[in-house]
Amino acid sequence: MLGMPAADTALHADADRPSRREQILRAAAQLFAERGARAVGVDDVGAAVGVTGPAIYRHFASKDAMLAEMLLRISERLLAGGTERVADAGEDPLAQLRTLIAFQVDFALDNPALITVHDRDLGSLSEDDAAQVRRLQRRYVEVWVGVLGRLHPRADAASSRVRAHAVFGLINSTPHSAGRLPRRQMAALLAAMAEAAATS
Amino acid sequence: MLGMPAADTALHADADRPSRREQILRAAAQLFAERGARAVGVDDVGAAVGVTGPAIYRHFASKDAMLAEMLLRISERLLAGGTERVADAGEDPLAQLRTLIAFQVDFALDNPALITVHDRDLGSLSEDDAAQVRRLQRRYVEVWVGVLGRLHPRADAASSRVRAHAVFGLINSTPHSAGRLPRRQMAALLAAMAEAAATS
DNA sequence: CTCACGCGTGAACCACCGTTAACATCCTCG
DNA sequence: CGAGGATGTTAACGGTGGTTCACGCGTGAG
Repeated sequence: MLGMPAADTALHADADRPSRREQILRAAAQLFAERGARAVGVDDVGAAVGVTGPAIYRHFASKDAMLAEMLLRISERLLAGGTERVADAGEDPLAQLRTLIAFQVDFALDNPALITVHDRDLGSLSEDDAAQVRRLQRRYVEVWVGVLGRLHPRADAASSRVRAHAVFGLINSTPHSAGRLPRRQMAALLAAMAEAAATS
Repeated sequence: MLGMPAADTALHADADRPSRREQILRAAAQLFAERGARAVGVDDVGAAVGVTGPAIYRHFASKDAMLAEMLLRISERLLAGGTERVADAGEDPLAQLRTLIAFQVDFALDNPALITVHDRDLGSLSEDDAAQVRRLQRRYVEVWVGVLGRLHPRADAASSRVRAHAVFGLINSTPHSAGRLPRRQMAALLAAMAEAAATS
C-alpha cells in the first residue's frame, strides 16, 4: 500500500499524458473486449504498451486486480454520471428519462470495449470484487427503475426493472453495430428507439 | 467420421430420453453460460452429467468442437425459425415483425443460457467455425433487416441493421432479468417494447 | 558522488487443463 | 458362449500462462 503511487487510483481520467498505469488499463480494456479477459495473456497486455509481461506487476497486484479496477471504474462512472444527470434534470420524469438515455448512449458509443468487458467478464472476478461491482450496478439500475417507475405509475417495480435491463440491452448493442452509421445518426436512432421502448 | 453415431447430429431435440451426447451439450451450455466457456473445465462438464472428464472425448472430438456444435445449432435454429415465421406471416411487414419478435422473445425466454453463450464465447472458436457461425448470424440479421426495411421504406439498410441489433439487444436482455416476472408478463412486456422500438 | 528507488528484463517455477494412452465393463450379435 | 464395439476410468504427458526472483539501469535527493 505504501509503495503504491498515491494518485491515479482516483477516478479522473488523466487525458493528456496518461501514466503507465493508465496506458495499461486502456490497452487491457481493448484486448479484453476483443478476445475476452481469460484469453488475453499478461504478455499480450505488456506488448500492447511496449513492455514485457511481468512489468505489469510493477503497477498491479495481479491480472485479476487489473480487471477488478477496470470494472469498478466503469460501474462507478455510470452510477455517478447517472445520478448526476437525473439530479440536474428537474422534476419531469420524461426529461429525466431523456437525459439518462442520452448519457447511456454517449457512454456506449464512446466506450464499446468497456461495455463488452463489463457484462462478459464479470464472472472471472473474485467473489468479493464481483459483489462490489454488482452493488454498484444495482444502484445504477435503481436510478433507472426510479425514473421508469415515475413514468409508469401503475407498473410494479419488477416490471420497471425488466424494462431497465431491456433498455440497457438495446443501447449496449453498440459493440455489435459499431461504425455502421455516423455517430450523430447512430446516437439519434438509439435514443429514439430507447425512448420509444421505455415509454411504451 | 465413421465411428460417430449417425443420428443426434441432426437438429431435432430428442426431448424425451436425451442421449449422453445431448446431456453433455445441455450441461455444457448451462455451465458455459454461468462461468464462460474458457473458465469451465472438461472435468466440470463431465461431473455435471455424472461422468469423469475424459469420457467427453467418446462423444466429442474436443472441447472446442462441443462449443462449435452448440453455437452452430443455435444459429441454425434461429435462422430456420426466423425465415419460416416470416414466410408464414403473409405480406404485411408489421405482421412479419410481430411474428419475428414473438419468435425471438420465446427463444430468449426458453434458452437464456444459449443466448448468453451465443454472443460471449464466439471469440473462443476456431477461425473456421467462427466464420460459419457468423455467416448464419448474418443471414438471420438479414431476415430482420428485410422486414425492417419494408417497414421503414425511407430508411437505408445500415439504419435497419443497427435497428435489428438494437432489438436483439433489447430482447436478449433476458439473462439479466430472468425470473423477475412470470413468463407471460415478461413475454408481453418485451414484445411491446421491441415493437415500439422497431417501429419508432 | 552515491544511495535509494521506480521501472524493466529474462529466466525459472508451478498449477492448471486439454488431451491421449492403457486398461476395464457391459451389452449385443453371430 | 465368445468377439467386438461403445462407453468409462485412472494415470500420465505437455503446453500455456500467471507469478516470483534476481538482477540492471537511470534519475533525483542528500
